[in-house]
Amino acid sequence: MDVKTLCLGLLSLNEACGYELKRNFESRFKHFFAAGYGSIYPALANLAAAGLVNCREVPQDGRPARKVYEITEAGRAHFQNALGKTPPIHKLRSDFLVAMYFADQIDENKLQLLLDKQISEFHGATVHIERFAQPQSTSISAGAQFVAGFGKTVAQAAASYIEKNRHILECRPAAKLTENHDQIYESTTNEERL
Amino acid sequence: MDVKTLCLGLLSLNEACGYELKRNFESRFKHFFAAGYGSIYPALANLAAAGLVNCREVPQDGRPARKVYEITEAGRAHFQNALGKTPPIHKLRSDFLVAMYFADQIDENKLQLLLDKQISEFHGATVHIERFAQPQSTSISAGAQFVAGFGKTVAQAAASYIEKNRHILECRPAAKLTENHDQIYESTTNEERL
DNA sequence: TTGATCATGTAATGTGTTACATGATTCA
DNA sequence: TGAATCATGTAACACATTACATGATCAA
Repeated sequence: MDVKTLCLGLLSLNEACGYELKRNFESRFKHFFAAGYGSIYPALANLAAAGLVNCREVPQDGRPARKVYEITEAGRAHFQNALGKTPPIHKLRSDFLVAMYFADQIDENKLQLLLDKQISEFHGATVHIERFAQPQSTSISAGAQFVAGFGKTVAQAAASYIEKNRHILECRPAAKLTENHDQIYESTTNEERL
Repeated sequence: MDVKTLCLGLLSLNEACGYELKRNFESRFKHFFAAGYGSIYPALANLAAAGLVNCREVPQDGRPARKVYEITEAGRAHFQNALGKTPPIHKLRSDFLVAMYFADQIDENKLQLLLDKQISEFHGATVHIERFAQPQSTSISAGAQFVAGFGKTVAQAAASYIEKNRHILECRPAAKLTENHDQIYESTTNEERL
């Protein structure tokens, strides 16, 4: 699934201009699909060229004209087809977990900062999701509700896990950092001890 | 954090050849950092050219010689520096959640298949992590333990969430699919109803 | 007067994915 | 006989990130 397809999906719900789509990515998809102008605008041009959306310009004063994109029937069919075909990849890439894996090579203060920061980011994500998916606000779709709940649940589980288990990393056995090479070498020659 | 840096990190724990690194990515990092040969081999060549690792060839019969890479002191310093600097980005990209967001445009049987598949993938991930991070096996590092626990916790939370909330998506209000265009258009002209 | 919001986009760069290419050995 | 494992890599392609470029309005 690429940005192009997701733009088409958003346009299947409502016509919009690039700027609005960007805001939707930031509010509704922030926790599981990122996209910037650099991929959204080319995607829209591409969709228009393929006849999957129509574009109509709405002049404004003081600003560039809005280019409002509306999905075509071909676009709608294309999107539903793409939804059915795509293998549902769910992929995490986490520099945070990489850093934690190598926690014993990180300075102790730095490590605590990283942990604190990550916890507050998960809390922030929870708050963000709550703000954009309040059930009482303008009748939210079932899909949006499900996805928001998923994001909240996972973020809370993650934050809670870190809070409860950070001690594993923090009480370390006489940490050896860059200064003392000999001991590091000796302690890592062991096979299969990754 | 790129594949190059992570390779360097693995080599900071043990010397290894590209093939072994790939296996490590698949076993230990599978749930939060993917990499294939197409990025690992070039990364190793790059690291060697930069003097961050040394390479020694070990001939074998019947197979190409193993190229065993060993980290240098410069490499070790470089890695610890990278660990300290990198902002700890934790990023999810999920086609599965995209599909769920648009669940009402998916055929009902297909939807259930997707949900079932995703649940079993989370279960599979849990099993996978357990296999590679048994505390009783060869003294696992604190970092590895923490990361494995994180992966397990999150995967279980995710699977459990889907099981408990799939009904939100499945009991749908008289689903309209591609066949009936008029009604779809009428029901989505509403502003802000993403 | 500073920064945020609205609104468009391009260009260079970086990075990863996928498919291809080779080939012996071992296990079922 | 066929598939998996070990072991190396390259090349084409797709894709996204980042920085750049422009510029008016409005609220603090």
